[in-house]
Amino acid sequence: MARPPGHGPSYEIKRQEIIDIAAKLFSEKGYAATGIIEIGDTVGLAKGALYYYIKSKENLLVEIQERVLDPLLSAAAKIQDLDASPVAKLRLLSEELLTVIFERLDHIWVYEHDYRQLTGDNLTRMLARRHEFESVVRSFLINAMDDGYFVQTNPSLVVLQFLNMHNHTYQWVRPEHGEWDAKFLAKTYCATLFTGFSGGTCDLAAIEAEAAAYQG
Amino acid sequence: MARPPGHGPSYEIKRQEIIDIAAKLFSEKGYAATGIIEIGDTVGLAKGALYYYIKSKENLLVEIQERVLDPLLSAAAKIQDLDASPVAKLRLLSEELLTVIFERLDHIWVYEHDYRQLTGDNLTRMLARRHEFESVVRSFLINAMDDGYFVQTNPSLVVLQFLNMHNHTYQWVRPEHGEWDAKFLAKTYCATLFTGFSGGTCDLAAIEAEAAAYQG
DNA sequence: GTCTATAAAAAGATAGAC
DNA sequence: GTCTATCTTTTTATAGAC
Repeated sequence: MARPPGHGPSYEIKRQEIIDIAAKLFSEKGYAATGIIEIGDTVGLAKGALYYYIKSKENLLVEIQERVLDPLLSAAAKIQDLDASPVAKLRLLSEELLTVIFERLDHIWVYEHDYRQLTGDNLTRMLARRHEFESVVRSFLINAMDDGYFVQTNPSLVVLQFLNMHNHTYQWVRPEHGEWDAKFLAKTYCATLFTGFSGGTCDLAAIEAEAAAYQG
Repeated sequence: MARPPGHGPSYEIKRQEIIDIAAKLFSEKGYAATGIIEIGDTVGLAKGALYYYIKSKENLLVEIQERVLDPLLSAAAKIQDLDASPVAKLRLLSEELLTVIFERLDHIWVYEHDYRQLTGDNLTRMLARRHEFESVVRSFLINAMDDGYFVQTNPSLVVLQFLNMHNHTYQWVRPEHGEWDAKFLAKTYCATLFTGFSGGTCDLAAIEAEAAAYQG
């Protein structure tokens, strides 16, 4: 995170480039199956030089996780503070989540597959941040039920359906095809989920209009 | 699969037990991060004895994948042959899929995470079988649209929502808690999805009744 | 059938030359 | 900053004794 003292700005630039490449390789072969030498080869550095920039292999994994969680949690906090209906907030969060998935697809593969390979404090901290995000989703969904938008049911069950729908997208989406983007998928997912959660009584057009008003 | 000639029936029993244990360990630590020695230790065999039962580490992975795909594809084929409405077929397939997830949760972790570590023919064959299953889902959903149960849209988009909802369940479900079972989750998922896909016009009770009639 | 011993390769990480 | 050389451990897999 904070770079060692005595390094110029090019140090941090190269460090970020190394994390980029690690994320790409980890996403393709898995964290455990990717060697440090392979990362070095792809960056264009021998092992010794690579360790000048990184602390350890696990630390690369930590930074990749944070590149996912940072934008996710900051988006969640911003939406939480809006004076919008809970369904509009869910619609905005859906799009933010899918935006991260589209923009950092390789990071998401690592985020979804390899977080359990973290150890000690790294694992504890990362799990806490994951739960933090899920809590925001949960609060929006509970508010939507309490305000009469959705039928009252077990909140956990609704949270998990919402997350299932979004969090499995990384397995098949192809951002480079340009066929679908985050906004379109958010609209589609929310149409299905909100209609289902409300028993068909949801005014989708109104929700889209309200969400759009907050996107400027 | 076919056991080497000259072995008694206890050979195959122990072989299956080794695959059980491998699936458990792979699901907890990941395929690449689990060593052959660790598997031997858990089984209670030294490395040499272990290789008397297995061909290679990758072969263990192949067998685990097949333990998931075999019941999935045979269930899909059976449902396909029923003289039922496409929505009832989807409801039945949903329950079968969730049944496999509940009964072989450790296998599913490996199935979802580590299939890309297969090489050569193993990878090709396994990908083909995965696509086979998805084709069945696709055909049911297209039939449901053509028969007027669901609103007409891009089939791929409907398939992927259906699969997202189901295939991410392994991440959070806890069969040992007994709180939810496959039938309950299938009912819940299908209620959300079918209401969403139909725009709220679906008769859920009728679908449940029709599906139940086929379950004896 | 199960073991120990051994290969032969590759892993993560460090030291020190340049 | 980057390299090579080295350390230490671990990996999958085999050979051969018992």
